[in-house]
Amino acid sequence: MVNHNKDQLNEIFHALSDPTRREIIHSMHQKEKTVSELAQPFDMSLAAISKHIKVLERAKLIERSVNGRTHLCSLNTESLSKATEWLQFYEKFWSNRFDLLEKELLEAKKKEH
Amino acid sequence: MVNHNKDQLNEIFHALSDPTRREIIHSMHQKEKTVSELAQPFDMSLAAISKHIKVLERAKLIERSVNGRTHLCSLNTESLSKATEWLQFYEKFWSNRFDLLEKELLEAKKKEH
DNA sequence: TTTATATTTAACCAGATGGTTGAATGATAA
DNA sequence: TTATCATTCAACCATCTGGTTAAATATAAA
Repeated sequence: MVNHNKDQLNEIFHALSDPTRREIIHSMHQKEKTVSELAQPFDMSLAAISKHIKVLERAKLIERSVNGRTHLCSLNTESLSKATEWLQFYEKFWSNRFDLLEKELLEAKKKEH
Repeated sequence: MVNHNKDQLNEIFHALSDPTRREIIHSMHQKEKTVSELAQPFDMSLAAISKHIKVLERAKLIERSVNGRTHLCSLNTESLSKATEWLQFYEKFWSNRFDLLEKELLEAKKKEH
């Protein structure tokens, strides 16, 4: 139970670490796409793209609706949000650190006078 | 030139895809830590942690300042920001999509009357 | 100088990853 | 029915990954 989140983050970040998969995500950011539409821009076998899509699917970054012999893929931003949430925790922490630093600097200036 | 960004995203997301590395990031989110401090919570050799740290360093997620025989590691949030920026583009696009849908729905309701 | 400490490096290994090709599946079109 | 089309599956392969242990390096302490 506890590790679901951790495992999903592993899968999300791993899925995003491949440029082909990021391009796949990009090419469906406005509209759902079939597997062959997604494969078209790449100089790579359909089987390879099929695997990439499965990796994205396991990370729940995309969803697939089977329609006859064609599969329509669409983005699922929930997983994207999970990743950004993780990241922003540390970004915020850091900017807070700088805010604090700035305050201390101001305090120091006040004391000068 | 063009691919620097792409390659760095590969490295950032790859670095983040490992739970040990995410914990390392977590354990230095308030304060810089030495390599052995970072290694302490893990049931793993120092050599392994040393490798993890190098992966984080290559992704520019952390910086290291060598001080005598100890190395101090600190977070570098610039890389974190690069990752969130990439992610948020797609998140935004999607929420815009829903906003649009909502507007259309409202228009449709108006026309009903 | 000798010894201890902090860290990296090198060599190795099992398993994962990202690609290939060729065959299988399953739905549509002729 | 028979082709054809969209997609996956299986077997294979080279390379990468995440770990190990043992030795090397470099600084600090006795």
